[in-house]
Amino acid sequence: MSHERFYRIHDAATETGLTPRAIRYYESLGLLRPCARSEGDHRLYDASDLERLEVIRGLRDDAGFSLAEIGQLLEDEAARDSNRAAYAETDDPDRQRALVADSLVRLERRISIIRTKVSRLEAMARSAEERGARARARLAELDRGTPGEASR
Amino acid sequence: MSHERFYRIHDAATETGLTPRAIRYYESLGLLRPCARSEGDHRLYDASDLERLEVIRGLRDDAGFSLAEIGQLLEDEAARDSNRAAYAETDDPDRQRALVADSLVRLERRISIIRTKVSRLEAMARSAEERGARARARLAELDRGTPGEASR
DNA sequence: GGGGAAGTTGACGCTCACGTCAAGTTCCGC
DNA sequence: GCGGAACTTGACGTGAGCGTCAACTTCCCC
Repeated sequence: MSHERFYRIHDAATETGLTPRAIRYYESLGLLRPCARSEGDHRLYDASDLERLEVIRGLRDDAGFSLAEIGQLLEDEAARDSNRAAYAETDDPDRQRALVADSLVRLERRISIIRTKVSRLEAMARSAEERGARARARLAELDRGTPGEASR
Repeated sequence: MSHERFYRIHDAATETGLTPRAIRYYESLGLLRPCARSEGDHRLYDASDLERLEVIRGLRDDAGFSLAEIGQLLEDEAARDSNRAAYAETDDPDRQRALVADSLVRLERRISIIRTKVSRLEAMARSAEERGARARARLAELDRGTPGEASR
């Protein structure tokens, strides 16, 4: 654990499929902590920073969220973490209930957004796959020499 | 069938959740046909135009495709349609095979892109749902008065 | 310890996806 | 047939998400 591998910005960028410029930009938007800095103020990233960068990239590329929305999502995560911490430090059941309920609301908002996207994408994928299956069947027919002129 | 309902651009916009400006912009990019025009050159849209606009909106919002990518997807659809037409008008099996194979390639490219997004979004959704389930369980415990301090 | 590669903070530039104004034309209800 | 709302094209403006250049500093290998 003592040998915490550090990455400079260029390495962190190639490692995550981003660019140094993008990483600095994300930092300027508050998506990343100022992480660590070298003696001469060079940015240094560790494994968990890289994970965070990959999460950001996934949310951007796969889910298509804007950086502002990603900021919200990451804030929600942080809020839930702090809720967990606060939960552990109180014995008041009402306070605990409120904390858990807050986390739950944040999660469910997130889930419904993602589920909407998933179901619509699923529909697109399935319709494309159906047509693909038909095309493959047609090809097989042609390979067997079956005319198949019957349909339409 | 004779009473083809027509929409002016503002109605088409509100109907599809877009704006008149966006629709004109999409037209300028070639995502829509010049549809129909009134006597005095006002744009007129029918039901199928609205469908197409909704498809564009879905690809933009749900799949997060750029308008250029959407143009590619729609072009692919058009190409597959024209392949089907050409397929019906030739008897040369080699030509038919080539046409179907081209359609299949376009479809599979599309499918793999969508499937990638779906699987990553699925992972995000599932992880959020797991945490949501834990939060709900915690709430239930609190409601029953069970301390639950055992974990961690 | 010297030099070239890589990093730093600005600042400006650029593309995408529209928003917004301007000046003129058309539609349509009374 | 007239007046106001809606439409037309054209031009410029805008915010997001970076790319890129400039001027300077730091890292690191030989």
